[in-house]
Amino acid sequence: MTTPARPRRLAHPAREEIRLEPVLHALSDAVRLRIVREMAAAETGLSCSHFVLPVTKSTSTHHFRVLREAGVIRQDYRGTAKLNALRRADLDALFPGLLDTVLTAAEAQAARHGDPARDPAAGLTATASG
Amino acid sequence: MTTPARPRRLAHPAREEIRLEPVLHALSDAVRLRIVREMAAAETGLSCSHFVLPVTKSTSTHHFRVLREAGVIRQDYRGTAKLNALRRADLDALFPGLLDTVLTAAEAQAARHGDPARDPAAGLTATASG
DNA sequence: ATGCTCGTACGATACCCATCGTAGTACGGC
DNA sequence: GCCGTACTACGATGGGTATCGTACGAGCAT
Repeated sequence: MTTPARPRRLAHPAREEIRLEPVLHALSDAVRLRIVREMAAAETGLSCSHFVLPVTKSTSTHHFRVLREAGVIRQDYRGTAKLNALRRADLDALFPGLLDTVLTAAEAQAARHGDPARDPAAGLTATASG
Repeated sequence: MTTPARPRRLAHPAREEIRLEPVLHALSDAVRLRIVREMAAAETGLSCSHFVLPVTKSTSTHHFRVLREAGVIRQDYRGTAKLNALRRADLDALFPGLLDTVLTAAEAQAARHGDPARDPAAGLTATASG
């Protein structure tokens, strides 16, 4: 009983508590934008380990937490894994069109500059290799 | 001739050099978002001193520089003053709809939470008082 | 229970950034 | 030339943050 049985439930801001500035800040990081882009493409809950990011696991946890605390994603435990999903309904209700324009802008920029993360299906996901 | 006659011209990123992440980062600060909102409402060049911000002049200079270096605004000297204007055409060309959705989201949030900067025409501008 | 995998927590570090005060430069008016 | 206004540059500072390594907790399979 070193830990008093944590609720194993993560804290999320309610819809009304989501603020624009933290959302924009969360999206202003390249790694997090990459995560969000792939999550939008998947449209289903993805485990953290699904993403192959150029950072360690510790840093990944940090980025996911920033996204969650800003209200961009929702994280739920599913057994040993953790499912991540975009909070599309909440974001669209609060800031109509914002998520879509940012995603479109990100893909347009990736196409222009030939980012490695241009195609979310290649090189970014683990593609069930493990 | 302590200084070798500076060009008195400020460095701006070219349209193709504008990146999404710095733009989002520039917009993720409350003070800068406030500046951008008023600039969008004015649609004409505004001097720095036009804005009444809750920070000192030094900090204002910093914020304007962040906006300029991100490619969000254009700054040109006009005599002793400096005119600031949104780079609407460039932003719309690169990231269609992004600026508008962010501005709309900012105003929606201001209306919801009753921000003091809700009405850009009241309390935010100097209204030619000086 | 043992071990494996997934993810977290904590500490450390280095960097960025928002803020300020002070001093200084550029331009325009007297 | 001199002064005032507008803005900048520089230095300092405190807080945030992106990063890592290591150690640990939770769940699943055997």
